[in-house]
Amino acid sequence: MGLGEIVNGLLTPRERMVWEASLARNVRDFGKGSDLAREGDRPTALRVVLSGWAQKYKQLPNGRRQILGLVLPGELCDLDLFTVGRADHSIAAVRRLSVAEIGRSEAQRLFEQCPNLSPALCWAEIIGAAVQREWTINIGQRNALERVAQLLCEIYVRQHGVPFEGGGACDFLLTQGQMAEAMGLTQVHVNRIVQQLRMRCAVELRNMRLEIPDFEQLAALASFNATYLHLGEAPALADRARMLFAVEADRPERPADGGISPAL
Amino acid sequence: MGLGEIVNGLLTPRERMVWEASLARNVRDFGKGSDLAREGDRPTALRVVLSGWAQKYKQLPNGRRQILGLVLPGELCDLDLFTVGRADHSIAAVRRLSVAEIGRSEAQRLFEQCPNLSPALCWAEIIGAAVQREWTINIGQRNALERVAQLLCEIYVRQHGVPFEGGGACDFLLTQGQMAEAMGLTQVHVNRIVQQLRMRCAVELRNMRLEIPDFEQLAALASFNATYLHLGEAPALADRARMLFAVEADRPERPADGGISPAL
DNA sequence: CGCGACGTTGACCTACCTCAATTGGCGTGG
DNA sequence: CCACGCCAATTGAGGTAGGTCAACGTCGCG
Repeated sequence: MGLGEIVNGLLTPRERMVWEASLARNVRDFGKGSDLAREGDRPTALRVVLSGWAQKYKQLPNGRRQILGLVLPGELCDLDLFTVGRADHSIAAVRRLSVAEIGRSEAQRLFEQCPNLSPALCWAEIIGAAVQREWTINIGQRNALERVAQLLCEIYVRQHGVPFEGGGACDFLLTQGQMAEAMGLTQVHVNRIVQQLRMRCAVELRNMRLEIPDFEQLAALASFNATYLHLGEAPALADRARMLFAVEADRPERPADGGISPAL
Repeated sequence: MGLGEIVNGLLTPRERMVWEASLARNVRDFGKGSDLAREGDRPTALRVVLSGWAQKYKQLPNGRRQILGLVLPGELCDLDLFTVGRADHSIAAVRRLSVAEIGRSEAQRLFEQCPNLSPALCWAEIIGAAVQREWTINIGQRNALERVAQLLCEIYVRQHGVPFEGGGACDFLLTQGQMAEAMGLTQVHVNRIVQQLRMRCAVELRNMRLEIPDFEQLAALASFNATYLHLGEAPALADRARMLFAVEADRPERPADGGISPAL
């Protein structure tokens, strides 16, 4: 299973209903490239991506832009965009995007109704920080081929988890230009790298789809190690997060995994 | 005032006493370069740097290493190193270092005794994430001169805040080699950049001290913008963080700033 | 059919890397 | 007080990964 569905897994069935009902009540759509929030804004809403991808980014005075991270369906667009006084980065739709925007007062109510919600969101933040670290090392220390391969691995795993064997396919909504902005490269150079990966039969990438015939091979090219995504640690992690919160009673009855949409 | 002292400012005087007593009871020293925690470890303690600097880092299979961030005196060494099942990065002493290590059970007790502690630590995490983002953009989009200048600005501001006018001096414990590992550059190249900065009279850097004659000038070279550090937002931010926690009553009586060590 | 967005290509360039040697400061032991 | 060794800073020469610029191709869409 991907990263997105896991937050749900940390809620009791009842909490999950409340949460999902709230999401459904607050849907909002954005066109490609339009901003959900801009650097310097006073943040007002908790946002969850429902479909499409969002990109966190930051602009330098010289016009260059760095994509800081991606928000895939089911994932939270930064808790801090909600917590902080002024947003320190922007967030925009990669392509057509639909999100749930939960205002401050409704969020407050949700937190009270769903004691497991705070820890779950906190978990999401912690994973977000881990991913951010991995991007830093990726850009800082890997060459272009490794960077791109790493990005593809991460995107795949965040959607479907690590494939047991062989490979698989998943959505991939970035243009090569956006990949370049994410990895600190040029569009031109990304293009050449992608071709190289194609020639090596490591990936097929077109029509917003990513196919990975042999995940192990690609992971090896990237020195990809999925542990930073902390897959499967969600329950333990949320338990610990709960320690930070008052929440001690009323733990979820470890909801059966049956309800969660299966991988691939 | 720097980033470090602020956590204290979020606690009531009583909480602060309890917290600082606990820190004082759990001091531990490390020699230059020795690891406080290694990637893959099962984390067991909450760590706060008391004196010296710590570096978060990650090693690639090919031997290259990226410094992901620095922990300055008074700052927390990653809440997630405490929360997560397995650490996804290592942390080591930059030079001689002394930290407080608070075990899980004592931490639990502290959280109960000090309701403002969780939000304060949560605040620290959020700032940490913002800093991580800034490093990503720094490495991804800036050239070597800007990167180094940005690092110097950040280090200064995290210790003393933005100087009102002119400049100032602060500790700077990194070697040029470590600066290189932090910024995704080479030791040799960092050296050349530092010389360039010296020639431009933008900084003086030696003997573990950093002198900035004209902060504005250096900031301009780096396109440095301190807002990502969210200085001065701590109280507001912690208020919001409190919303995530049960804590509603028992807010600190906005402790007077008098108790906090003054800047510079 | 024409336009816009994306991908692709080629020629050339440069910021930064690599390797390797040298210098200087400092602590330690004699 | 000096000699040695270590570590960090410095310098030089030469190499390359990736950037820049400028076309051109291609596909989908109004």
